[in-house]
Parts: sequence; C-alpha cells; structure tokens
Amino acid sequence: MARTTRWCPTPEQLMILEELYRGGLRTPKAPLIQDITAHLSLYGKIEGKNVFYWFQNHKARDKQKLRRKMMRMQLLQQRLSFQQQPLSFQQYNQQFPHQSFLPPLFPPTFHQLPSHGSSAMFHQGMRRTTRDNILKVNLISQSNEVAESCMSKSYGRDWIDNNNNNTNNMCNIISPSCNNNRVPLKTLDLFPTTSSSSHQAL
Amino acid sequence: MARTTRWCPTPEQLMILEELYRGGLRTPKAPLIQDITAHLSLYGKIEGKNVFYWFQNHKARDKQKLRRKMMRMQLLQQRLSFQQQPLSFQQYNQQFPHQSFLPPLFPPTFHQLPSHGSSAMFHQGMRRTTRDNILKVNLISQSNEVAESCMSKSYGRDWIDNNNNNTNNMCNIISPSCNNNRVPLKTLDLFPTTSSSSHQAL
DNA sequence: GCAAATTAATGATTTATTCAAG
DNA sequence: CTTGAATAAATCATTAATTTGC
Repeated sequence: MARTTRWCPTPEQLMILEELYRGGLRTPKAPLIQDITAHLSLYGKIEGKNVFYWFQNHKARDKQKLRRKMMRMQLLQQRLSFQQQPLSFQQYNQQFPHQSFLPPLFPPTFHQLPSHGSSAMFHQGMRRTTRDNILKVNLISQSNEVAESCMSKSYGRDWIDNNNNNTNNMCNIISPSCNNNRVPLKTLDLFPTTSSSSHQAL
Repeated sequence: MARTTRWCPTPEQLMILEELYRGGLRTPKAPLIQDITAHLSLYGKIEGKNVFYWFQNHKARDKQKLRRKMMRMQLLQQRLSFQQQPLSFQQYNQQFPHQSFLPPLFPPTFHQLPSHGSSAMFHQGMRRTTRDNILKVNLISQSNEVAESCMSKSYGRDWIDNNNNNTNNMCNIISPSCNNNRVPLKTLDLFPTTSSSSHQAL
C-alpha cells in the first residue's frame, strides 16, 4: 500500500501559489516558505517542502516553456531567412578552410545535442578562471571604438586574417554568472514596502 | 527587400555561440573567430564579423543584465522584508484588495478561520485542469487515506532534518502543520536570518 | 459508457554549476 | 585550490488526462 503519496495541491492552494508566482515570487527563502505553507494548510494538507518544490519546478518549467517558444520562433526565422537567401556554405568553407583546433563536433542537428552534458566538448582547452582573471578581463574589455574601427575598414579583414601574434588562441575566460535567464520577470508590487529597517532575505 | 540584410543566427549557431560563451569565451582572437565562423557556416550564412560582434554584444549585455538583476533583487529584498514583521499577513492582504475572488489570502494567523471542518479532505479529491487552471466541478469525496499518510510519512529525506542548524533553506523547510485546519503557525527559530547582507538571491 | 493502456503533467530527488570565502 | 552555500538543470516517479478497444 502506497505509504508514499505525493502532495496533490488543492485548487485554492494552486491559485494562491500561482498568484504569488505571477507577482514575481520565484525562490522564496525558508521563512517565507513557512508562512506560505502555514496559510496554504488552511486549504489542504501541505508541507513546506511542497511549497519549495512547487516554486522550483514552476520556475524551471516556465523557463523551459519560454525556451521552446524561442526555439520555435528561431526555427521559423531560420526558414524564412533561408528562403530569402540561398545558402552559401561552400563559399564560406572555401574561404575559411578548416584549420580547426575545435573538436570536429557540432552535431548535424541541434535536436540531437545533449542538453546539458554537451558543454564539455566545447570547453576543451579552456580554463576556468579565478577572480583575478575576472578583474583583468573586465579591465581589458574591448571598447566599441575598436569594434567600429574594425568594422569601418572592410569589416575587419585585418583582425580576421591578421596576426595571431598578440596571443595564441587562448580564450579569455571569465565565469560570471552568465546564467542569463531569458525570463523577463515582471516584478509586480507584490509586497508592501515596509518601513522596516531590516533588509531581509526572502 | 533590403539588400543589406543583417545576420540572423540560426538556432544551431546561436546554441553553439551560447555554449562557447557559457564555457567562458568572451573575446576570441582572430584565429579563433575564424575557426568558429568556419564551423558555424555549416548551419547557415555567417561571417567573421558576425561572430566578433556577437561576442562583443553578448558580453556587454550580459553585464548589463547582471546589473539590472542586482537592482531588482535589492528592490525585492526591501519589499519582502515585511516577513519579519509579526503581523505581516494583514499587510499582505491590504496589498491585495483585488484578489477578492480568493478567500483571504493570508488571513490573520491566530484567528480561527471558519473551520470548515473537513474542507481539507474535501478538497483533496478535486481535480484541476492543466492549462488554464479552471476548476472542475466534480468534487470527489476522498477517503482519509491521504490524511493518514500525511502525518505518518516520514520526511524521508535527511535533508529535512530537524536537528541541523545550517542555513540551507531546503533543510529548514518544515511543514508547520499537516492536515490541520487550525494552524498554530509557530515560527520556529530554525530559520536564522541569513547573515549575508551582501547578496541575496531572490 | 468503461476501464485498460498510453501519454502528458508535475511532484520529488538527484546532480551539476556558480559564486566566493578561507 | 578547496570547500560550502545556494540554486539551476536534469532526472526519476507518480498522478491526471487522454486514447482506445470493447
């Protein structure tokens, strides 16, 4: 007999959770979870972990849904652009013959790309960074002027063909939270701006 | 039709570029740009300058996004600090007069809500639609099987450990009450106010 | 209509990544 | 470089929704 029944949110609970989510709440901290749980328990059996998991999952799947939407749109765009402009792959391949040190990967279709583990193959030869490197890279980040100057003269054939004398192909590596969630969080005025002096985490 | 059509990255190209970026690549030098361009041209029309500009823009906008995120987090932090206040729920309800379709969202905790005696169990059997969250009307009264399993079920995971006192919010999620319409809501002090005032994730 | 079979949705866990303090 | 905290991503597992043959 199933001793392990998973939480089944009541409609009221679900409504409230979604309302909170719509209001901008994404990853509530323990105290807030506790509060929410206490109040949701008025409408049915619930535990703190249920609330925690709900927000985890809802956020993740929301993002996932958005990503898929983007993909579909991009695919459409791709098809349109291909219709407009016939392919010129050969031209580019001739122009830039492979001297690749990149692994000859780039699977044929992106559908077959492993969603998560694939990154390793792109990262060969790349090092992770320390904070020092972050600062360094920030300091030497290229200005737009340079870009424009490159652009102005034959779109920078110079920096394409020219020297690799400056450095080798060592990539500048920084690892900020390039975790660019593409989710445009619309943060409504969910909670009253309290006059409390304590700026407290969720 | 514009004779000067700008580069429109295909999904594959975009994915690979983002993969490289995620791997730490920020300002590729010319030879590397050449290699990348050669590979990306397998998936669509592309030039070296496109790769160059993509990294330029992506880096800049990523940094910008991070800044905005920080600001939003700070704002939300302030707004959400209400939870330290004991009577914050009333504030919360005041903040949402528009949610009249719901029962009092966070009713005053220490008042007994109309103890709709078995309402919790009553709602357990309700089913909901997936997409639009419309309530179905068929109310299926449910046995108390779920109720029994609630209290008896061990939390199962060691990460819900009443003894531990770390600040991991997952570990500190403890359901205040299970299957009890009257919620005492004793906020345990297991939830240390996070010490870090520097950065707070949302 | 109705269950068995199948599929989709989603709750719950596990694993990996990021950030930064020591 | 190592480690801990936080959390995002991926995965497992169960429930609901839907399909299907009768």
